[in-house]
Amino acid sequence: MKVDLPTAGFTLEIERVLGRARAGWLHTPRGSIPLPVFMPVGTQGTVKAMTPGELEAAPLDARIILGNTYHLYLRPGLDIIGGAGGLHRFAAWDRPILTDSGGFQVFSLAGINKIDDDGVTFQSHIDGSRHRLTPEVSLHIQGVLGSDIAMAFDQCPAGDAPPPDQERALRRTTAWAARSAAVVRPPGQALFGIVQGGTDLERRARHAAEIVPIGFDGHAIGGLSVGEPIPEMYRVLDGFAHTLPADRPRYLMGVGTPADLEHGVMAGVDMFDCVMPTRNARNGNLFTSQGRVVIGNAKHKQDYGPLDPECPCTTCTRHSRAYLRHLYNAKEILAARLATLHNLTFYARHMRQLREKILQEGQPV
RNA sequence: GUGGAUGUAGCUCAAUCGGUAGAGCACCAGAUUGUGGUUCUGGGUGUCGUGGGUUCGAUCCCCAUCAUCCACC
Repeated sequence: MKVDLPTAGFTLEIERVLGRARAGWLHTPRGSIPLPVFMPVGTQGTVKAMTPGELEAAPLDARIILGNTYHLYLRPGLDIIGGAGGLHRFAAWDRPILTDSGGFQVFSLAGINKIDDDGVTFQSHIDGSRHRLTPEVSLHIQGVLGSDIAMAFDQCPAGDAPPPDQERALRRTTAWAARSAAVVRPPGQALFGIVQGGTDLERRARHAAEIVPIGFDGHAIGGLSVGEPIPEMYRVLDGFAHTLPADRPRYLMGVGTPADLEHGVMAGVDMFDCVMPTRNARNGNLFTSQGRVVIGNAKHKQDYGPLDPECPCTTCTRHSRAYLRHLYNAKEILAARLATLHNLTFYARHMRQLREKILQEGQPV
């Protein structure tokens, strides 16, 4: 199956399916992205600790990274990035970029914020200055950033919010989605809509029925992994992900652990992003074929073997656990770099393996 | 050599008017899900310098001793 998406230059190609799992490509003007894919998070115009060259190099070979509207708008600001000619040029990254709308950060990071039907007024977590974000402003910012995939401005309610608040967030997110879609975008920028609804499948279905007709290039599942029990998240994925249109990419926002990704893929999700591999790397928590490794643990003090004997990344082929532990305990910058390179490579390989499994065992579409 | 002070956790220091001791950091272990290089959660790891004495009981009181620091000769 190969279908052109509404935005010119974007094509979704699904080669094979295994149950609900899909393997294929998302073709964009800046390059093709194998699906399913994990997208490293580069909130502030950088995947922390990595150079663009390191992200591109095999075996990591990141095909798309994230940037964040909220952070980049507050710092360094649109004049700086716009003056550079957009985020790709500013950050020296030529491959695709997906930008989050800033909605999540406003609710999770910003200070006092007043939400009304038009948008959100919030205070910067950096200097306390007041700003206002609306669907139009968010899309304008994402337009100046020049991302390849922009996200609709949404409201992500707290997982434990009472039903009336959930419903109001759904209504706002629907209205904001339509307003986001109405903003004229730069050529070559796709737009994804976001479905909310918490862990209530009925609410999810109802909201999807409002979001899908707007005509987005892809659909995101928002509002998961925000504190709900993992089984709850899996229940929603199993009952909802596959109901999103098959001819559009499906993106699960902010998830997750390697096991979560596998579950998501099997439920029909194509794209993921999460801070976990990069943040955990900086905190000495590494993912390996033998499970998690807390590199600072005393038991690695004299372990001169590789972090993960099955991993082809430089960290594993060239360095020992003992050395990595030393770097981590000494708070050396290289510790964050080597750990991040490894965790991202682990995630990339994890997704590649899932993709291979679907391609080999699945049915053609 | 004389006088004085201080010796308590790996470090810096508390406390106990006599009932076997805590804090910060460090250390050990776990967490981190649309990123504030964070943060959070749990763990005390101790011959209270050493040896005696008094006492039902001493880290605390007494004696000796060792170490370190300060002042004086």
